[in-house]
Amino acid sequence: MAKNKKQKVRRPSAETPKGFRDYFGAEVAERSEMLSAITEVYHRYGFDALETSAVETVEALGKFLPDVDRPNAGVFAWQDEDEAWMALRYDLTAPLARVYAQNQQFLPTPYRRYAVGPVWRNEKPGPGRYRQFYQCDADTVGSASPAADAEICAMLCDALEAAGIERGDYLIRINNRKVLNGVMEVVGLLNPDAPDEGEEARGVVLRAIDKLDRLGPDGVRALLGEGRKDESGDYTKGAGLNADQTEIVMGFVEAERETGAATCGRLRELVEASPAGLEGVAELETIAALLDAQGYSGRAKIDPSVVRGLGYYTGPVYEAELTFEIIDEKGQKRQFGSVAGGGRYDDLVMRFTGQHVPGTGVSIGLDRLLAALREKRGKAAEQVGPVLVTVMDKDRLPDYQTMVAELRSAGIRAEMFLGGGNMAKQLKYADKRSSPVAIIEGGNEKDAGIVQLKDLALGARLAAEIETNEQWKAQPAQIEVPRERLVEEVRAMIARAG
RNA sequence: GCCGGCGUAGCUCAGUUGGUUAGAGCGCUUGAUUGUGGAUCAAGAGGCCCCCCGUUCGAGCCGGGGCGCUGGUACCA
Repeated sequence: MAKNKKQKVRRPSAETPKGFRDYFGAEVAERSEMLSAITEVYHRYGFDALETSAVETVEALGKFLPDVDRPNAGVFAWQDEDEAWMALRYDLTAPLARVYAQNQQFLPTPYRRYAVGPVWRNEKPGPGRYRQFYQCDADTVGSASPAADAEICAMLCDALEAAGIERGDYLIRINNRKVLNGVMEVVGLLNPDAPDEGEEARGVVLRAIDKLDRLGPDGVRALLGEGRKDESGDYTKGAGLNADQTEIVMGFVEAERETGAATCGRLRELVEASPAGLEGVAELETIAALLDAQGYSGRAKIDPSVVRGLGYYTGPVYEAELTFEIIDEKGQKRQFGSVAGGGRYDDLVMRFTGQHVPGTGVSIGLDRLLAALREKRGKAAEQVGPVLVTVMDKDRLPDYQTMVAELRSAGIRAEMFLGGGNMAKQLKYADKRSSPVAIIEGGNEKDAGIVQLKDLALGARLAAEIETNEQWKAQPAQIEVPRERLVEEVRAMIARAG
């Protein structure tokens, strides 16, 4: 009786793990092209490549210990055999800090390096947000000069243009955390003599400012004061500022003027009471002057609403935003938003060495940038597949493979059919692969010293105009050529199709 | 975390007031065509109807709970 009751095996479901994705041919090529365009710019600016391991010790990554602070928050981590905690890197900056601290004696100071690769974050994925994504970073470690920040901004402009974003389609917005801190002082949220007090409230204020473009001034006001309830019914607690304080912060956020100089002038008024704030304004002026001198003034501007999360930034911060509109899946116009960001962090290496080492750098989110470009220029041109040499006589594989070899050494992408099946099946395969040409050499052709070249691209075009099977069979998209002229004729046919 | 929507074939989805053996399109396999891609036609393979409990003579459908996916929001080094 066990016979007729088929034993059901639970089959594994073939799916990409949640938050991850697979990249197929064209996407892989597209990304690696973009990567090399960007790194070429980084290299030209004098930055050295650095490739570090994907795995770091949790200790080196710092702060985000699993099970301790927040279980399962952020990093993919596991315990090694010796019980040491390991984790996949969540960005490229923390590994840089580790490498710099570790190799300080061998590395030049300032050390300029770029790094590219995937990073992993163990958090809830959203639309367009994955748990593995590619970053492309450049940092200067060991220089406190605003010139280092200005250089990064200029380089970011060049990198975006090399990646295919046209001038005018992006904008670098620059701010300075010192100015923000100056405002905090003025509002009374920061006491320079006790910098640790009120950190939480300042965090709430920073996050509120960061949401200006999405929520608008009124939403930010609500978050600075009592709090805000959004459409989904979720309530976000505010910073609890009073009306006067709120207006001071909003005055800062909206301090942007026609020119950089005017904006700096306005900021100077706002943070007059704070020496740190004034220092920040002076840095912004220096950066603006340096960018101007290099001819970047139209592509970068000072914008007091830039915050860059909270995190470790201590000085200038910058963000690259795309300014063109795209039509999303719902048919609505929207801005694409930020594709890169960075800033100055002065304390990253201190964790390792106890020394104060300033650094500044930028990170480009490659996946977002790729998505933006795809939206902008529409669907990528269809990829052309390899020339297919069909197999007519199973015992003449060497003949077919010789043709393939000839084509390949002439630089033409080609392959012999390796599956099983008749001619119809082989041509279907060629069709699916977008092969431009199929080559047929049966016994008759062999004896006559010729081969058939089938122009698949032309045939596909003709198919659109054809009604009946007879017409289809009669279509002229196939020619006979002498065997010894194979390479030339295939090349010519591909050229006609393109 | 919080709020909402949805779970039926590989994919996109139908499925009547609860009623026999659960359907379609696409995709896949085979054939009409033993040497020619499209279109057409025919046949075939492929289902824990998310899971558990309950109601019922009877549940894909009704009730409760769970899980998963998804949209928004929060967090994001």
